[in-house]
Amino acid sequence: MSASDFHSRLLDWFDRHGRHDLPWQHPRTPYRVWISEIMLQQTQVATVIGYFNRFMQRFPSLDVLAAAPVDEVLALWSGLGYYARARNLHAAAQIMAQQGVPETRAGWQALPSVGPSTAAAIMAQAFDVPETILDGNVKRVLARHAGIDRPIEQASTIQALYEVAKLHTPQTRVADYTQAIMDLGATLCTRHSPGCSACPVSADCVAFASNRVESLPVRRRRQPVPTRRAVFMAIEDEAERLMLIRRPPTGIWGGLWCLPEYIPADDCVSQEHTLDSAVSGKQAKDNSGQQSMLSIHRLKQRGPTSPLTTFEHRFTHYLLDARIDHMVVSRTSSVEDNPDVLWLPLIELAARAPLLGLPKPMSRFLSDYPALKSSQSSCTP
DNA sequence: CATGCGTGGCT
DNA sequence: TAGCCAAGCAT
Repeated sequence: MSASDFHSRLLDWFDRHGRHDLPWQHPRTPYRVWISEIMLQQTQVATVIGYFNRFMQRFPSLDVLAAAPVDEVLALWSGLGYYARARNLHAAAQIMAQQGVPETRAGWQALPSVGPSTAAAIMAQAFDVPETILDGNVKRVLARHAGIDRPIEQASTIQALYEVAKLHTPQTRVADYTQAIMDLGATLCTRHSPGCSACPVSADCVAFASNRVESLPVRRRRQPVPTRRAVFMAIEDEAERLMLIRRPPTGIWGGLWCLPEYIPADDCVSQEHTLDSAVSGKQAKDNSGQQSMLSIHRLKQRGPTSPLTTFEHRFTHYLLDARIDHMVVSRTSSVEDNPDVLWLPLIELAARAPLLGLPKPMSRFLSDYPALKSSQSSCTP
């Protein structure tokens, strides 16, 4: 059994057992492959499918996407995470609408949020040219098959895996081969309980022969995640409108609508007590969101607030332990007519929330808010 | 080279 | 359940 028929066995398996009904495969155009690859970064297929179909319904072509407001893109991305992808996707659409769609790997990689892996995947999938991908699936498959047991995060390990991946990449049927090796990783060569008995390349798999399938690939241990605490304010005016602010374009939940975060104005604010490390320990920047927070501080000093609810939210890199306080105010000029401030009438909440770019905890809160408010008022003497 | 960046599903 | 993981990229 030679290394050269790795791709033949894989393609035979793909024809019979691979996934041939993913929405971005029909039709497999550069635009659709590009959108799918961006959505699939660090995100599983099952999660992406619904987002992809809704996205295509609203933005069926590059020109439609390029002409749309970025807020609509963020609204359709809500809940998918890594929101810089959505803003970069929109920016890249506008670049391509002007300059045309790239037809080389380097051309794709010049676009924002398109890195080496995504550029190679687009070239292979959409253009069927020999480019070698090395995503999480391929790393796992090849680390096992080649018996590579150094930590998979190391640059030297990734280089070794890339060399192996390049040797296996065929000159024909590259699109199918690329889908095949990802399908093998996603459906058979899984992290837990892999289906080696059905695997087309188990015969020369080093990990299988040495009984190390479950222990490969090797990863470095992660540091335990820290906890951060934050206080958000549910601020309502006398006309029953709820205040939302647009977060700054960088940092956590960048560009999304969010309840204003209460940040104590004194200078002993630790990072542990803010949502976004980019804000902590610094003076409020000259940005509307921060300006509103300063106003909120004054409002909070004046007006009575009451705790409304708490929530926990687990990110990859920290645990957010948050409280939401409630406050009713008279509208002040300092928060009027600001494009990054939105006063959302509660009567329109259900209709308009789906049209806003909202992070998951805020989306959940807006759904719960009417019930939370009524239960709070019924408990207040 | 390390860190920041979301969320859901798995064991 | 508390971590671990999933079609990475930007800085």
